[in-house]
Amino acid sequence: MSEDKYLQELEEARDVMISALAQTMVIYGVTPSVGRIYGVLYFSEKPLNLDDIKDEVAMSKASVSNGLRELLETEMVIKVWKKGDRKDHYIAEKDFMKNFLNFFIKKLRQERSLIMKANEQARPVLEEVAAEAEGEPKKIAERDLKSMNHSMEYFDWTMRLANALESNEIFEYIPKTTQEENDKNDK
Amino acid sequence: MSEDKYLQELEEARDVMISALAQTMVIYGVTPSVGRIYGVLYFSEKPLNLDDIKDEVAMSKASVSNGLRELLETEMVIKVWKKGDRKDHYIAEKDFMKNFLNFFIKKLRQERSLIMKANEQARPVLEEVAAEAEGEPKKIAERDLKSMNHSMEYFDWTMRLANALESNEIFEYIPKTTQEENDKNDK
DNA sequence: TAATTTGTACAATAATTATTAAACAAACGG
DNA sequence: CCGTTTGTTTAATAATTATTGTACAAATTA
Repeated sequence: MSEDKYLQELEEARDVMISALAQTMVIYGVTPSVGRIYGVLYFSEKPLNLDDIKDEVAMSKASVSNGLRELLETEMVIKVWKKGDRKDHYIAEKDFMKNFLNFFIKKLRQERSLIMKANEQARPVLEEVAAEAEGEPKKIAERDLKSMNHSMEYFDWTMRLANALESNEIFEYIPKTTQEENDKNDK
Repeated sequence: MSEDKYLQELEEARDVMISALAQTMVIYGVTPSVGRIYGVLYFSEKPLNLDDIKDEVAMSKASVSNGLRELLETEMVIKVWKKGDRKDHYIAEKDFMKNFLNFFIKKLRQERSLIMKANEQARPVLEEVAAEAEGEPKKIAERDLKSMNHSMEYFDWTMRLANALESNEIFEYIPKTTQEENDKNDK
């Protein structure tokens, strides 16, 4: 079989993998186009500049620029400097584990912060009514305060989870490799 | 202060909390409207039927029906039967921890399944080229196979994480309550 | 069985979100 | 400096996604 035929097959295989990669990112709320940008960078053996990427994903310069910003913000892509070239170059952060943890920790913190802000607004009102009112209003206020306190326990837990993820403590409990894999590698 | 004034204040406080709840669900890819349906059910002291919810969130019957289906699928809402009433009634699953775990485990499995399917398609091609070709194609195929194997380690880890979450094993490592809280409750 | 109630499917519309072309600003090289 | 290259902003357009009204089917009652 000719070398060209092989290269063509490889490209098709890559496209399959890039599409799947993009789709998994869609699960987590990323646009398919942005996912494809990441996919292209993931499989590229060298850093790519904006124009390279634009050609690969067949999108406008502006879209690629936007997509890259999003990927840089979540640290899934890193900007690298290339000697003797004015253009910015980009590489994918290939460590899925790191990407996953980054992404996820961010969401947990964001969630908590949103609820905390709302609670700070609502709590004084509820406490006032619980203290001053009687009958139905008092009952409702007390009920809602209880709900609120209960949900705080949840956020307390997610924050401890986030910290365990961030500090890599999680890997003490759920190791990166299983014992079998260690044995295999030790051989 | 009058009882009505208190009730009005309470309602305003609730709206703040419902909005925040809806917004946090938006973080995880749920529509604000669907989030509000959940919020309304979360703060309702009794099961609500479709028409009740429709009035509360000011949406069409069809939209509420769709939204409820989504919430039922992710098990954030439960359908309950109410004696002497033909209408379906709904209550919110209030255990955030349970909701979080359900949601998250689903995503992890979905992610893995997507990538696995793509890999099953791509792997035979890569292996064939790695075995039969020479030079550049062979190098690329080997490189991609290596990437693929490396990513399998990640999915192996996320599956072990998912299992630890599903079996509640995770709470051995990251307890639901801290020691301080236990002390406080023991008093 | 006919009449009514209830929830859902579907096709049309509205709203949101992504994408683009074009104008612009910043950085550089001559 | 002035012209050129590079990447971003912006306002308009395109594509996607959510929402709705209507029609319908299933279940219920009289």
